[in-house]
Amino acid sequence: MKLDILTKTETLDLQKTIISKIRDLINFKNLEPGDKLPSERMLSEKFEVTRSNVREAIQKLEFYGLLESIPQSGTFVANIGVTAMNGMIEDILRLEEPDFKSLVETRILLELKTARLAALRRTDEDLEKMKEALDAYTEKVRNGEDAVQEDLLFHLAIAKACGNSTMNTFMLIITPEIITNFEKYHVCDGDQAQKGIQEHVEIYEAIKSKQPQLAKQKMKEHFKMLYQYCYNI
Amino acid sequence: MKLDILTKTETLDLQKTIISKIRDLINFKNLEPGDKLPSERMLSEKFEVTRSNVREAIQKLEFYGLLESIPQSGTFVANIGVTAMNGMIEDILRLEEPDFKSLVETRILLELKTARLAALRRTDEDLEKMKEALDAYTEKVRNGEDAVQEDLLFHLAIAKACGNSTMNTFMLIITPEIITNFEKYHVCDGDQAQKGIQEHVEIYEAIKSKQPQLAKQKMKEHFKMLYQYCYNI
DNA sequence: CATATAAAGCTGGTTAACCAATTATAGTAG
DNA sequence: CTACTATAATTGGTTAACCAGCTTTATATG
Repeated sequence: MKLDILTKTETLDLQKTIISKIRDLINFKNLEPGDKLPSERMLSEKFEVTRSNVREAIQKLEFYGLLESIPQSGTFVANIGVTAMNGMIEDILRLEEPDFKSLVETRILLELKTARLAALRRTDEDLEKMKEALDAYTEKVRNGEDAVQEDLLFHLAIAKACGNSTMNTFMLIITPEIITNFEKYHVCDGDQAQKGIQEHVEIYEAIKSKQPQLAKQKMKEHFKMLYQYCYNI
Repeated sequence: MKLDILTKTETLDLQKTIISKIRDLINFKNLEPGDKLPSERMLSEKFEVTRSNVREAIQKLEFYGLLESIPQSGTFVANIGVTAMNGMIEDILRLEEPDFKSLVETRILLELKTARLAALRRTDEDLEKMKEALDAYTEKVRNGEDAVQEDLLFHLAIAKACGNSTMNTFMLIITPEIITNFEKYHVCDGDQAQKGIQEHVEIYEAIKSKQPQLAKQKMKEHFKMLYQYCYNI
């Protein structure tokens, strides 16, 4: 995916315009699954934009499974009907930049699940990685240093141990944005860190002893402050 | 973002090689947050690959918040320490293609939550969109036609109504892959469709009457078959 | 007229040249 | 020696030319 999401608003608006024009073209010409779109060159001329712009828009629609480009041949409508095509494009166009509340809400949802699954499926190797991350975190905090990185790495170690590659990917996606917002809103002040150690240890122990419900419960407690903070913005 | 995920394995392997070389370079040169990386041209020469390849790798690391490119200036290490840098790059390199089981497991997790949240937060406009999707689905099924698209659009309408842009995005990301796998494994045969209507109606009614627990419960029942199917592959 | 064949033109993908803005360097005046 | 300016080199980003392969068309041949 190129969740190629990180372009400037200008570029992004242009891309949305192109995507909607492609949608209109598909509707107007009654293109069905398997039909070929006009070439990138023709589209760029018709829409009066550069071929690069057209390519980016097509690649985004390809990412969401709506189009398929075949080298030296053309770009084709994917095996998905006009109804779903219109519905999904509308959704894609309306996708907002994630707000902090959405990010945290989703993170909590994911982490309660990954903690539970990790307690069920963790390997000894997973456990070792978690222990390393936990020790690194503990040491930093005890030295009074900033430990946001180590905190995050412990949670990512859990995500890796949960044995679900999709959830692992999603955790990786939201992590940098979470960090950015944490720094912006000054979440996690120094006092919290000491309490954080104990909570991390409890989560670790629950996963180590393979107690899924306990792991979930401890993770829930760990997020208690964050949860409240997030809902009071 | 580019969860630019849809490249061939060859290209992807090359990208992973480049990413690991960038990591090695950061470690070897002890680059810290804010430090500048060598220029794209130098890296492409050093790694003996094209500049395009280097750019793609950098863009991926930028997507995960590890690097930051500034036009006419250079590419910089993000405000994230060497520990987190190494940990996250390792995770990124080991990211697997999602298996069907992971996809379904994640979808169920997301949809139980979005149904509950939609019951809490839906607007009248959201409800209207859901009704339209539901009616379209019902009609297709009653005519004995394939209704996979309409099914999917109903679920996406719920995701949109849940008021969480991150979950909405994640649903859009996994949907095309879910469809592909459904077609591959021939999930959802004709008989299921009739039962599906009733289940969809019950979910809709629960969200309409703003009963979050009921909505979640009905969604759970709706996924019962899929859940079992997925765990018996 | 049918069919095989070759050639011309498109296709998405890739590469190399170009651009504007920034940064480093050299020079000069004070 | 310092401070400021002008110039040259370097940067990521963009554009246009190029490429290999597929599709269609024209042509020749039976």
